[in-house]
Amino acid sequence: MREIIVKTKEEIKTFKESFNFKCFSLDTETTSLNYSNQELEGISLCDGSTIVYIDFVSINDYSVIKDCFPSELISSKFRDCIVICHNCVFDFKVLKKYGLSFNSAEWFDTMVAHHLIDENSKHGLKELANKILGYDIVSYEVAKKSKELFYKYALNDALWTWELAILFSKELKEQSLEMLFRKIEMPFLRVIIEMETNGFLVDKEEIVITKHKLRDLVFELEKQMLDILGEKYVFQYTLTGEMSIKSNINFNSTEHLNNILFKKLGLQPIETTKTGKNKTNKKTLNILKGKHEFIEILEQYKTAQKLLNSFYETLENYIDPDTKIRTHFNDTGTRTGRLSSNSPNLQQLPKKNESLSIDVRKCFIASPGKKLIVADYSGQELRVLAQISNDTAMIEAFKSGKDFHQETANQFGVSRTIAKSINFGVAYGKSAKGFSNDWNCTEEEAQQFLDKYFNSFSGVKKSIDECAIFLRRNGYIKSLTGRRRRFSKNEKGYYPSSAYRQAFNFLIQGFSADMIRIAGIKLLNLKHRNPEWKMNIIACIHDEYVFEVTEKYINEAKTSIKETMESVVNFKVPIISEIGEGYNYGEAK
DNA sequence: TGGTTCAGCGCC
DNA sequence: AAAGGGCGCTGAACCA
Repeated sequence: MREIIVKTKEEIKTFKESFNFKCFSLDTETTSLNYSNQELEGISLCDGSTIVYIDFVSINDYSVIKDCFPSELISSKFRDCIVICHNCVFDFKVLKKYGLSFNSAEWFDTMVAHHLIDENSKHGLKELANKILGYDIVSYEVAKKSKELFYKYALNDALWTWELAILFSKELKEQSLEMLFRKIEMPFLRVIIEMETNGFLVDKEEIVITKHKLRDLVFELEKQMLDILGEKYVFQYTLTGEMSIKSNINFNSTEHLNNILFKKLGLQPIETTKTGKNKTNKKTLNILKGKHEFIEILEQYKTAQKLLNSFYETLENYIDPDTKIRTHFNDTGTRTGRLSSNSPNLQQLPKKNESLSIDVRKCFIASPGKKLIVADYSGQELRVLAQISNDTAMIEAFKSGKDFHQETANQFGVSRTIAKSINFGVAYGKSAKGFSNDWNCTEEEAQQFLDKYFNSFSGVKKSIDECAIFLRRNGYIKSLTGRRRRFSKNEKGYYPSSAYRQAFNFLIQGFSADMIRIAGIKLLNLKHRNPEWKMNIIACIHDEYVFEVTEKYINEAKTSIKETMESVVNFKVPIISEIGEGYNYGEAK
């Protein structure tokens, strides 16, 4: 393999003459992993016979980036070219900052490919190069110590990506994953880039005000608890001038809570953890409530502390200079094919807390002149369950357009809440024992109810059984889009019961995840067809998208978004998208 | 000091 | 024997 290091503008011309841009791998080196302040250091490329590293630190002129590629490739005329990256989202986000995109090319992401091929292991380039290609790995920190080492490191990234692509391309075909990869996964990466570069505007002032309100509340509740327990404490001032309490008790410690609840207050333990200690969780406190005035204050304290520590104290650290939060959406983060989100995790923002009247979602707002639109699939997973099990009764229930949980409730003569819990429970593989705990009845009674349920929804029962048979025969299960989930036998040679639950749930969750991907691809097209809307896709929360659109076009956009989302699949059950609007996320939901 | 595990809890 | 799927983040406790 020929190796070329490009350090001058002239050398760019030279390498281009002999490089094959029809199909090549690409990797970028940057100064930082953080989108807002990262700068490009270099680009490595590999076409199978040559590896090139273009050192922009040496060239010291970013205006020549476009000269590194044939103009047809970046001007969207060159339609039969393949660009391979390990984590396209990262590299293309960086290049986008320098005005470079490969929108006309076909993308091949080796990280995403590996996730489809082996969802149970890690997908880092270094891990794969070592495990699959057998290369020795040098860490980034070590490579950074000398220029020569760093060049080698950068060249290797492009080489390994190239070699992995050759292997994975074959593997995707063999496992019938190619359509899913090319028609859903690769186009969807553009949606992730759209969301991650747009970011979500936040109301800094709202965050700060509520943060102080919560700090005061936590302080007050802590004082009350110490008073009730008769514990000594003193006041302290932090460096920022906030008052705090110093005592021998830490109410965040499960050990301390164990001592207080079950020794000092003499309350009866409810459950134990797997390491044998008494649980001090929400469920326990709920059962103990009423036995002692301390419990209710502790519950409030836990709620306030959680909001404070997990959200209000940390959200500020993620705010970019333009007052936007840019979450990472991880396409390869789950075994089921769902997206995950981190830094911060937008998929776990608390709903409004009525008793404290605190709404984290209120801090996430629309850009000036725009309004947020939130669109979610109504009962997505249950509709998918009805479809994949082809259950006549369930399909009819959805077709009627009535409230599905209420219909179930009427049919079995139970409350809506109970009906809802069984509908979801079944999709998760919950057992009679599990239901009996929830409903406060015997296991036999729960079993009788389950039998009745499966008698009515016999298609569901049948598909659960078929799923188990398929798993036992093949060691994996595959969804309607061809996505697979593989399972391992335990040391005794059979699949644990959890595998059967996970397998069946995967059929629902995995398909739903691809359904939201297809919707995203179509929604991005909708955006491009209507530039005057200035529509941005901002976030994806499992069965929901968040957008911002110029106010004037809100109604038009809402109608189109709803239509787009409802037409992604052709199912026997209707697919319904519910749309809301507002100036902040709490209001729009 | 920095890493891991555990318990707990937020969301879909 | 356990007994509902999927995540990420927090602080405490523990360990080297």
